[in-house]
Amino acid sequence: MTVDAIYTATIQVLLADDMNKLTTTRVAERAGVSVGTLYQYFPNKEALLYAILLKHFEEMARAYEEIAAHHPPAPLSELAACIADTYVSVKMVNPDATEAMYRVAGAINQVRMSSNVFARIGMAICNLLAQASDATFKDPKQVTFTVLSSLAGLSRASFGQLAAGSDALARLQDESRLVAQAYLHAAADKDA
Amino acid sequence: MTVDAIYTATIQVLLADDMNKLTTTRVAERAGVSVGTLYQYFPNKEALLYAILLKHFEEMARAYEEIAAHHPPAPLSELAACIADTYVSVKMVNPDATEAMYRVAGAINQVRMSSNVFARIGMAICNLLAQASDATFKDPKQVTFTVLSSLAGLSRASFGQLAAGSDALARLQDESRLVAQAYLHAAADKDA
DNA sequence: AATATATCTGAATTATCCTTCAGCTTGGAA
DNA sequence: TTCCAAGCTGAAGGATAATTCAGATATATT
Repeated sequence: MTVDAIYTATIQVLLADDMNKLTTTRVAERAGVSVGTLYQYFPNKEALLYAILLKHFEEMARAYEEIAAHHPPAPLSELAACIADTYVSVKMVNPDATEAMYRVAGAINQVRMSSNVFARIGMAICNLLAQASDATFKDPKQVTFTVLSSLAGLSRASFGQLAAGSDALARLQDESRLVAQAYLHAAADKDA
Repeated sequence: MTVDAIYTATIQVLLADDMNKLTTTRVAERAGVSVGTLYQYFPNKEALLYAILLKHFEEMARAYEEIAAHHPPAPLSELAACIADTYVSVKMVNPDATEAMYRVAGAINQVRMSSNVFARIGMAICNLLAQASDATFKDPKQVTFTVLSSLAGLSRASFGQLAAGSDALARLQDESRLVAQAYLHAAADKDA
């Protein structure tokens, strides 16, 4: 419960200013607790940031795994739309959190992100692609990497436009589908 | 000349550690000058980071403007490849610089990036798209936004894999072309 | 050589920040 | 009521960083 308060406080502080203004004291007081409390749940500031990033990626992984586990065989177009929609909808659940993620992302060394979330996401999407009833892929991992990266870029840019009075977010879902479908069709070996 | 040394020093420091370790003193000593000198060229640390980002984006803008100015009418496939290649090649000129950019990007408030580089890049690509001999676009600005964002995402992810022994960078150009061509064809109103 | 101009130096100042820990509060168990 | 455990507090310690400025150095001009 306290931990949750700290999570949301971190996001708010991150949105109010940039990374440089994110101090443990500020987060704590925004969460309505004292610094000491924060340090009872996180050994240091870096750990807090890692935890938040991880939480976010894990939601993404859960979403894809859930869908991959249940999705019946379908035409590639449908799968592509599904991949795009899942990505967008996870990001949309909490736009503030999403934008906050983008602010931390570069500040900490993701290489040291020793966790298998990325692998889980990749695997789930690979599994989804295997359900295509009208196509196969020579190198599914590469294809997965490219779709995901493109969707990520599109999403990041769209959220970045939030402050400016742009309607980029409104078009995000349509454009994501278009990108996913177009690329996947181009990358597939079609049968039928 | 001193300024150049500071630029490259900043990139090196950024690569060695993350944003949190980027201090003006460290940059200065890496550049072989004193902190005081650094402050003669940049009013503060933030200005230094802005300047570096701007420089990078300006190279991108120059590249696209140059191409857009000279490119004759051509089939959409060729233009798409051209758009992708330009993006990738600018990033490849100096991979270190590129990776460094990705580390600063989130840390500073890009909204306050009061400059027209982004507009210049968008306009150049719009002009390129207008050269398509076999297609037109209903909303060229939206299309430009999406291609650019997707390419950015793909590029960012590929450079991120640099540390891991992945060959993502080797495939970056091919995948970028594929994404650009597939999406642009899907988004276009074809004539002929 | 003497003067002027431009550039560089780096210790000192000032301002935060991260982190710790001795003690406080609270709610329930004995 | 008394004691205990779990969680909370926030001032203080220790460290580091951004920025300044009085003076050194170097280059060019007269």
